[in-house]
Amino acid sequence: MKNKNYKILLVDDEKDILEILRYNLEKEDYDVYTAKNGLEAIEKAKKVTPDLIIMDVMMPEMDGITACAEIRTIEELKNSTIVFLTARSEDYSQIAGLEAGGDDYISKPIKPKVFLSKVKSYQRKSKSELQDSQLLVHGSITIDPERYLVIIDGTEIILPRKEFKLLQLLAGKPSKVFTREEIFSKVWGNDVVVGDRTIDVHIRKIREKIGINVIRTVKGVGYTFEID
Amino acid sequence: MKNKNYKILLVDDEKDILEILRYNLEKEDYDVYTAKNGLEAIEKAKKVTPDLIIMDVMMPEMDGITACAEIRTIEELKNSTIVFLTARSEDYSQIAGLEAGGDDYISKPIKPKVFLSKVKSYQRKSKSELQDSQLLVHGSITIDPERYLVIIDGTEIILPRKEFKLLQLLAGKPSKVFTREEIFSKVWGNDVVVGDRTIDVHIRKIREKIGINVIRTVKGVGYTFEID
DNA sequence: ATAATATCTTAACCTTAAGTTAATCTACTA
DNA sequence: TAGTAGATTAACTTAAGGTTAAGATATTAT
Repeated sequence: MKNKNYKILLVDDEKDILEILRYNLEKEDYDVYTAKNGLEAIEKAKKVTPDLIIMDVMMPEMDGITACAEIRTIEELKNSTIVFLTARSEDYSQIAGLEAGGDDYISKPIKPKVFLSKVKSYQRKSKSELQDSQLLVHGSITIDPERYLVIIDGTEIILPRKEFKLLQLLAGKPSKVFTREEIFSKVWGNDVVVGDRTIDVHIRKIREKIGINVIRTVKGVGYTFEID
Repeated sequence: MKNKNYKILLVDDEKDILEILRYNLEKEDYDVYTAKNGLEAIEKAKKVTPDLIIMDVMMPEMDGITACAEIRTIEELKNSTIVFLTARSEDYSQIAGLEAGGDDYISKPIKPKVFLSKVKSYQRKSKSELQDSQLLVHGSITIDPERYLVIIDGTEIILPRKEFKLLQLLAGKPSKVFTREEIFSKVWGNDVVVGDRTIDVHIRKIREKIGINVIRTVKGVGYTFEID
């Protein structure tokens, strides 16, 4: 159950490899899909929007690198992790793979334990998006991402994740007006669909908690961080 | 198996050297990545966050020293060890390299045995940095790594290994919020696959044993050590 | 070795904070 | 002054951790 809903697309022309990887992944309850060349991979990727694509470099029809570059142009797949399978020291492929937008590569021969631990680490990595850990100080308000705290005149305020990220986003560029669009994509991510009112509610909670008036509403446009 | 997941990035424009080093390292089960100039090295380093970067000084496109300086500005790579390969008594390079943020240099020609023992020592060093034997005192709680003891108001408490390391990690930087990612990699190491609940259980055991409330949960983010 | 013990991990279930939505209200804007 | 966008509130849903106990693994002692 634990890894259900983490979708993995395996792409390789060798049926044996596909099967052994599938076996190992399904044992860990991952959602596994397969394709046997680059073209099929693109097709399937569009359908299932996998979180992780593990793809051989050398394949008939369309090689992994071309497929990877293609996949990277698809909006819904921007956040997918793409990993290449390469024969040991297939040096050039590795480089080309990373250049085409791959995130890592795994060298054959594949050892199940190592393979699974890598998959696990990709899974965790994608969750913990790169967050800016820059300390922001504006007048009497300090935002400390490392400690996940907002400090106002020495008083430490704890904000929940979304509220914190939202405030951090706005405070990252004071006076810039962030549209709802921008806020959604930066705080919620492109793949999540939530109603418009959700942002308002979060803004309200932030205002309530930090007391001072630092978020200004720009009607019809969005919100902006301003220290009076 | 032993050295799996200690990631080493080799950077050299000579394919032969790359191959011989790779061969030796892979024999010892290290995770080896390669690049053939500074630009490529930066690219790859960003993707795979190697623990150790071994880089030639003289390379086309971008030399090792420039690349090193560049890498040192990247947050995720602050903890990577960077080592230069230099032609014997290429005196100036050595100095420049260390100034640019390199940690050591290895002179060519390379002898496999010497090379491997150096790598091994870098590996130990980076580990021991995290396994600080520094006595930590915060309010009424004292953490004594030397004796593997936690002392609270004079009462000595013995914690098992994982619990101790976890507490030590958090207490090493009070108030900093450690993500699950960080905790896994620092306490369990990247080569182990354990479920998310494992951390919770260890946190619970610690809280239970030390009684006082020093670990705060930051939902959706991680845990932090705080003395009220 | 083998048994005894301690530690670690997992699975299942529980709890609660965080996030979302919907309904209603208010204030701007045209 | 009607229409629209946002504010507010409370109810609802969900995801993230907490808890417990049982089952694996390691470790230590015999």
